[in-house]
Amino acid sequence: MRTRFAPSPTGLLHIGGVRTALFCWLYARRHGGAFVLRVEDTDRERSTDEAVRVILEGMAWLGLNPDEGPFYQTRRYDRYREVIGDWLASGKAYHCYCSKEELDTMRAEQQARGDKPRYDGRCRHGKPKVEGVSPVVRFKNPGEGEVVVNDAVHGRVVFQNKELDDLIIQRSDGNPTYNFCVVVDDYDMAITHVIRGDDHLNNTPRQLNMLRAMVGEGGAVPVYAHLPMILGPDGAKLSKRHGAVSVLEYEREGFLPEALLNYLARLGWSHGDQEFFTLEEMVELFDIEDVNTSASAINPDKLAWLNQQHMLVADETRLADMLRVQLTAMGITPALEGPNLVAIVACQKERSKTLREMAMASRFFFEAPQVYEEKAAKKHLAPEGQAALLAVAAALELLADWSPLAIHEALNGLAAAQGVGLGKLAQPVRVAVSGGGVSPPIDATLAILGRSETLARLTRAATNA
RNA sequence: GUCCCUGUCGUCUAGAGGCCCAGGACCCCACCCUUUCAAGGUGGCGACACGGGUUCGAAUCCCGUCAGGGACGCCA
Repeated sequence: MRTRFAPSPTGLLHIGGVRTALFCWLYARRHGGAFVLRVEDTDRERSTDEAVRVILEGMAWLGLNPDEGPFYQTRRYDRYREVIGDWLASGKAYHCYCSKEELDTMRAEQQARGDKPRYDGRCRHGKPKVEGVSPVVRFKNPGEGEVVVNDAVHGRVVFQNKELDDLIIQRSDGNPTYNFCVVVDDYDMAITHVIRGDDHLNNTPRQLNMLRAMVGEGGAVPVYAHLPMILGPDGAKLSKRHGAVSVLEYEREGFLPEALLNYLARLGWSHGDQEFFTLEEMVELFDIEDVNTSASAINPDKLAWLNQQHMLVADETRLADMLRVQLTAMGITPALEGPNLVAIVACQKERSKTLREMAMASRFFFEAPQVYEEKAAKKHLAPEGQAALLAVAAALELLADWSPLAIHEALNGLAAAQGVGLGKLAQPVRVAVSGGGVSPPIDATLAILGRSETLARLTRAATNA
């Protein structure tokens, strides 16, 4: 059992590609097979090193590690030439001397007639060779009969050979083309399951015809599984304008790889009513038979929700490391003797959707507020609030044990003594310490901040009118 | 234009003829909990594209219509 993920490095690896890679990977893991990574870079014009980097880095970040590869098609040209030579010699392929202009007019005429534009095979049927023109090579597609694709997700799909034409397998500059390379590679790499995007369903009959030319009658061909497309949040095809960003952008924004994977798995696949899956569960439960057939739009809110769900159960030390990265990106360098990152994670994870959000909400632990949020200050740092701050500072100064519990009891005691609710004390403190009206529970917040920093911020806010 | 694919709440989906006057999740709203914000809990809003069949019975099967997407390239 062998699957492959075969991206072309002509654009950034985005969610759609990642979902395909995930399903290939899951299927291989589930069945104890191999997952092969192959970079389809035969389009020299548009392939970039940057795109290759994103593919490799992105997959590594997600843990979608290939068992074999990456293989690069541009390094397999000798093999492609060999096959083309064989086919030319055995009459499975032929040279075509038609110029681009000639082909353009042919297509235009066909379209004007309402026909499907397709090469009419004139060079196959005795059109004389043109001197001084370097020819392309075309594959002789069967003219009759039908090609049946038994697709694992779409079921039986039938194409008529007369809808197809003799496709170019080698350009006039000698470079082989995509549909041909795919066939040679899938054959050479002994791929048993071709899992890829829906947009390739139409290519499959051509590839099947060429594959049969390779394996001969009765030879084994892979199982095909065409996944439904992923659309942007607005339902439009994924593109730069419609939600297509590099997968690495999700890392920068502070998403957990397992959350992204969980989200992507649920696009086009489901297991009853279950929404939350660990990686292990996905491997155990995933099956290509359960993949559905219709395209789906990405929903950023649901991704964010799932990310939080995964943060809630993730190892806090690991999250602390990720939080550190986010803080650093914001220009904050957490000191060893400063606020404890694990403690911050513990109280912030249930109030953050991403680690980036967590970092932004935690900035005040590292930097005293420069200004107080206007509305919050007006409400809580009025003379009455400032008096409360002084009282709290006095109580905390004497505290023997600087722990959340001790702080909690001290504040409760003070509130009881003053005959007010805890909120009357907590809110002014929150504003004094964080600069705004929102923070984790005040006891945990102060415990993390430390006594001297807490007292400094309290007195500053109390005296700063 | 031709061929192919697809069509259940706004979105992701469950549903393989009766369990469905359609279930879950995100979003939104309300309430509970509560020191803020959250998290959590409870409840609410909300869909079988349309029209014909088949059947005692259809979201599920068949046909048509409409709508969306894809392919038709010396791109992948």
